[in-house]
Amino acid sequence: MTCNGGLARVAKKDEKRFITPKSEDASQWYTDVILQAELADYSPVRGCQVYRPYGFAIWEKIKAHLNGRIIATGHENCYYPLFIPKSLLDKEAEHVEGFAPEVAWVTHGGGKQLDEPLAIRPTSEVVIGVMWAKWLQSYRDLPILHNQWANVVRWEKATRPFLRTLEFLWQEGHTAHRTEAEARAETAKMLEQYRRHAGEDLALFVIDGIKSESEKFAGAVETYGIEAMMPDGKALQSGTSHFLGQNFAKAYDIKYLEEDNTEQYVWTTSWGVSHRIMGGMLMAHGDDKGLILPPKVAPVHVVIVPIARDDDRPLVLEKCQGLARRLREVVYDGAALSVKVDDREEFRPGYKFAHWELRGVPLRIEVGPRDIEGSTCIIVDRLSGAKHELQVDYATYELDAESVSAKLENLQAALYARSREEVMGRIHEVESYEEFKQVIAEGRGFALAAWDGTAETEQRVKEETSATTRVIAAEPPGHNVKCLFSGGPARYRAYFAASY
RNA sequence: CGGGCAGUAGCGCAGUCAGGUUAGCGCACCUGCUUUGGGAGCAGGGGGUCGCCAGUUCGAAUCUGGCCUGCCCGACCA
Repeated sequence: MTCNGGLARVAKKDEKRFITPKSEDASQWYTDVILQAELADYSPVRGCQVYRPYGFAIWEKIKAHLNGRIIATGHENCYYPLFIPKSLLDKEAEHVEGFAPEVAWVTHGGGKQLDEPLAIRPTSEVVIGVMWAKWLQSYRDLPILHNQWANVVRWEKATRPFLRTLEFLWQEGHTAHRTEAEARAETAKMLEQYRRHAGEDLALFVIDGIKSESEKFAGAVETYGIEAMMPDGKALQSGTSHFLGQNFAKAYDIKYLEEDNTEQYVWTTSWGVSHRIMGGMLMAHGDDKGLILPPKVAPVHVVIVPIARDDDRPLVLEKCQGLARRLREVVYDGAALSVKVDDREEFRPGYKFAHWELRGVPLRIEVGPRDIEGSTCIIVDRLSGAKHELQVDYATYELDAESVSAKLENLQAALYARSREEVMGRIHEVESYEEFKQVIAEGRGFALAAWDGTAETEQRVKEETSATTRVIAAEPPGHNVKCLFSGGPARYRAYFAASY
């Protein structure tokens, strides 16, 4: 083997160890990063995924933030069962029709065929409604404000980790109210919580609004949603909030006695965010090196990489551990900073840098003999990659802790600002169908278009361009504005996009 | 669910067209030594019922059929 041949081979082998650059192929990048950062893996069953510890840790951080918002808005957590008897599922016609193709059934148990098949919940309106009908008596029992964290199953045809899986983890809120106005207010309130969760916790700028008739939840009167925008120009429905009217109340007999001694049906809502939003967050923020996690949902905030030869090793490790202990006293986002010292002996520093960059850890600190000598360390943020010096007194571990938490806050803010800019830049107000087609075909993102609001137009646009309405803009079109597609009077301005 | 591509060690691949000794290579892994501020080097070593099931054949990773799984595109989809 010649020297040159050897070098060429090294370069080639190294390529294999890196993930596909996001700039080159965002779709392949997504798959690579999820597997290689050990977030998740495929299971023996098609379309199902295993959450590995690091991936699950991210999900648990997301859950903690969203759960906090749900509890703070007055809801109580509980848990309803996985199975729904077929006869109960069948009661709300539109609901069952909407879900029929994707329901998984249990037909056998205890070694025998069951008298009645059990659906594995695709969502829990039914089983929850049945229980409420049993419990609810008086207007004094209202409102009911329940939430559960659960797994659900929908037999999807095409699956991708996090974005669409047969079994997925989510949160589903279900509420019952005395009045229509109160239920509508609840629907709006939770949509707003979702928007803020996406923006403030996940640093994802989303657009929100009401869904078209054809895009709404089966069984709902109205569905509202938040939509994120992915780097390939496809929209990702990241959370939905449904005003269910009295549809489920009537189908499942959810009634109570009013003040005036009359029996009344309740008004219900439901709203959900699934692990899909985690997939969206990963895809939106990452770069060619791997993930970039918003600090608020990063399982590790700071990784400390010791740089040492054999002689220096004990001293350097001791100083790293001391620094880690000090940093763990720093409060960030209401809790102790999560700090990891990568003291593995078998890897060199460069390998560790790449390892933690792939995993999206927001801050890295490097400590070597030179730093200890000079009472300093190197601190690097994952977004800019810029190296800065931070003063440390290695006798007392005195340091400017504020500047560390400030770096995390800045990173969180910078990610959101970047997301906002990215999404805003991908909203194209189009004036003609030609322009509309271009925006969609070129994967440029949302086309905001005047639309007559009919299902026929929507269907035709979908067939011709593959774009669907994502949400309807709050601001209506001006007077005499024509529908881009039919030429008739425009009723709405809608965000259209290809979607996941 | 349709069209295309793929499945050989943990990962990436060669070998398959033209069936024939112990199925190779790189990375990763284990041991030792030397290294350590951007993915270390050398030496030694372990690991594979060639996706699964049938069939053809004296003989199948290789040929035939079926199935499963993944990826891309479409359809479907809260």
